[in-house]
Amino acid sequence: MDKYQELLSNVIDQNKLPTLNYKAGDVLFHQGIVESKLFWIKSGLVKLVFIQPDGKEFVKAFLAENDLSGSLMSVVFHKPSPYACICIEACEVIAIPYKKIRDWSEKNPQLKDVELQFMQQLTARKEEREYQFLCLTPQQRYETFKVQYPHIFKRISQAELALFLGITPVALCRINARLQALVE
Amino acid sequence: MDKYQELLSNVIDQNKLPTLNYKAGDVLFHQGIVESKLFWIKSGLVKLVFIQPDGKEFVKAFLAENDLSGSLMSVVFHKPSPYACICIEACEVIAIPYKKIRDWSEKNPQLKDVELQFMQQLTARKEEREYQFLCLTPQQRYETFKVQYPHIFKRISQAELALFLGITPVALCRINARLQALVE
DNA sequence: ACGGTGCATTAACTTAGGTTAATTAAGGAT
DNA sequence: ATCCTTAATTAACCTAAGTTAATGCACCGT
Repeated sequence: MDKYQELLSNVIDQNKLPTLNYKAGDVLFHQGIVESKLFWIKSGLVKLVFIQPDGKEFVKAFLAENDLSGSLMSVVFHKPSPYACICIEACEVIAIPYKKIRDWSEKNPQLKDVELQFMQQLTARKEEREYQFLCLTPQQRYETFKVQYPHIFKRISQAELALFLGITPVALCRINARLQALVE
Repeated sequence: MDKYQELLSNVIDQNKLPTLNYKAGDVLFHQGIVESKLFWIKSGLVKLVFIQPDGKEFVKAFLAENDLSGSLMSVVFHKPSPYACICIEACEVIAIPYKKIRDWSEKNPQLKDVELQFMQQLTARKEEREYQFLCLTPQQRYETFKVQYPHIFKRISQAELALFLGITPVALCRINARLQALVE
């Protein structure tokens, strides 16, 4: 359990926050709504999705056990979240108002470093994704994902993965076929 | 002048940091090297670039007056920077060791909030870029850039912009031709 | 005026992803 | 066992980007 998880545990204990249960398909928070709570995933798997006016869906991220879900835009800047958070599997989740974390952080100034550190890690992950979109082909992104996140790879549909990689499910299927052809 | 710029000004005064002069083509920091200084651009324009082993170049960002350049990976995690910083125009720059900022922040705990805030803004910009790569076509990204950053658009070559958008200069030229055809 | 140099443009051809729709495969429910 | 649903695959066709190379254009220096 790292420093940030410790901080969250304290906030949860202090405020007696309950564990919530969701089932696959449930929505943790909606797109277009200001949601200033953070969601600590205790178990299960969720996706963050952009849904376009024309119905097209894009997957921003997959989050699983011990990940922290939420919308930076909402939580920090009080703007509507540009994406929704939807359960792929049944989930146990603890909802934490961001204000509680800020309050706790005021009373324990040394924890501001932990908050900063958390934000830095988040930024590092975004840097990686930015790099992949800019410099790698969809096929390379696919192969990288498979080796980097095998535990998530096993739990999502090919279609969901395609929408995360920025291509259509049909295109991902063709990539698979190409890779298969190389083996033979 | 916002809070973060104030913080930086204090660090600069305290340490009597000089203004450095670079000309177009000069390198502020190299790819593959640990560079734990931040570079405050007083005037001019720089680009952050990934250069691949095969010689292909990709532009991660353009930074201009009052922007802060540097590599998160290097500055925070002491890893080699995955990208270089190269001047597009002659620049006046102040180099600030990140350690100085941390020290200053220790002595002025209220400034940790400013640091956190800065990181949040940085993350917000990355979110926007992630969204654009995931959900927009190259043409849409081009049109968005033109209206969102006209002051930078005017100062870069079409080739550099193409490598920022994730396409080749030839492709961007064709997009222009398509847009032009629509007008007529 | 002349000959670079660097960009932007255009063309021809290749490759890969988008779109739509039909087909197959695999589970789940009754 | 049968039906229903969903996901994955395949095909056909269209569109756009990658690649390479030739051409055009404008600015610069001498």
